[in-house]
Parts: sequence; structure tokens; C-alpha cells
Amino acid sequence: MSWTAERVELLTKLWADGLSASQIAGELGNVTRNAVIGKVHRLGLSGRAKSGGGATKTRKATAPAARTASPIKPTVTEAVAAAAPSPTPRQVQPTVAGANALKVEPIETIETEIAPVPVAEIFIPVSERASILTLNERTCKWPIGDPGSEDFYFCGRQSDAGTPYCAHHRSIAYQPVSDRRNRRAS
DNA sequence: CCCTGATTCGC
DNA sequence: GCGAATCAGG
Repeated sequence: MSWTAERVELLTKLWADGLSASQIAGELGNVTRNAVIGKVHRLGLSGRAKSGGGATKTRKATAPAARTASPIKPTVTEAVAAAAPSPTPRQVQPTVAGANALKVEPIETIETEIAPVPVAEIFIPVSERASILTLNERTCKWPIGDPGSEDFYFCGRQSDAGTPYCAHHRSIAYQPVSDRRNRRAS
């Protein structure tokens, strides 16, 4: 597979959208994340604009050592993860909020047993939502938006292996309904 | 361990 | 130009 104009275009777009190299690779197909990164560099669009600045990138100008004599491993066990569309979890527990603007009132003394679900924390680029179809075992499957709707998508960020959600969504997903800790001696 | 991007260099 | 191997951080 070569870098056709279309593919380069898509690459550029997705990269600008903030997708990770591996995600882009999955989106393009037939390429590894390394290929994507390599291309990105060749295109000269490496450093991505970070809102807010403070992008203290890791400047590594160290000598690359002699990789010439490095022991090359014959077989790479990792095959290309085809990322089969895993079945959508039916027992979706998190509250599905509309769009992405659900504001939770700053209640100071929450008496509610049910944990307030602040769903309006992140903004996921449209292009990334599409790539969410590439959900693997370790991507956050927190649903956002109205299921079945065009707006619906999954969080898709990193989640530890085994857990269905990213750190953030995990915290709100598993909040005990009965948090009666502060009921005692209050 | 998983991930991320960065870099080098044989092809 | 391409991208695997490697590195270095999170």
C-alpha cells in the first residue's frame, strides 16, 4: 500500500484531529502505526497543536547507540489486530446523557444516594468517534449521546485491560449507589 | 503490561 | 520515500 493523495489527506486530517498514530493506522488500514508516524514526520506535521501550550515535548537528542549489532528477533508474535467490532454491551449502566453538555449543579452537600454523573467532560473529535468502531479490549466503552442516534459514540480512550472504561468513566461508573460514609458522625 | 510519539537507517 | 526496529516517556 502506498501513500496516495487520499490517504495522505486522511492521515493529515486525522492527525490534526488529534487521533493517535495507531488509531489512524487502523483507520487507514494496511499500515502500522510506525508507518503513520514515519509519514507524519516526513510530511513535517509532527508536533501537534496543544491547546494551552505547555507542550514540553521530550527532547531526545541522545545518540542512538549502535543498533547495528542488536539481536534481531525472528518472529513477532503480534499479528495485526483486526479489531473486530465487539458486541455492544447491553447492560449499559452509565447514564447516557444527551450530546455532551450536561451540566451538573454544584450541589455541595449531596444527599442523593445516586451519584451525579458529570458526563460533560470531554470533547471527542468526530473523526475519532468514527474510529471508535475500532474499539478493542482496552478502549473505553462508555457510551455518549443517544444510542441509535447519529450523535452516539463511545469514549474510546484508554482503559486498562479488563476494564471497560477509561479511568475517568470508571470512576463515575462504579460509584457506589449507597455512599453512606459521611452519614456517620457528620 | 498497555500505550504514546520520536528517531534512525537499511531498504 | 518508506517503515521496522528501537527508544523513551506516560
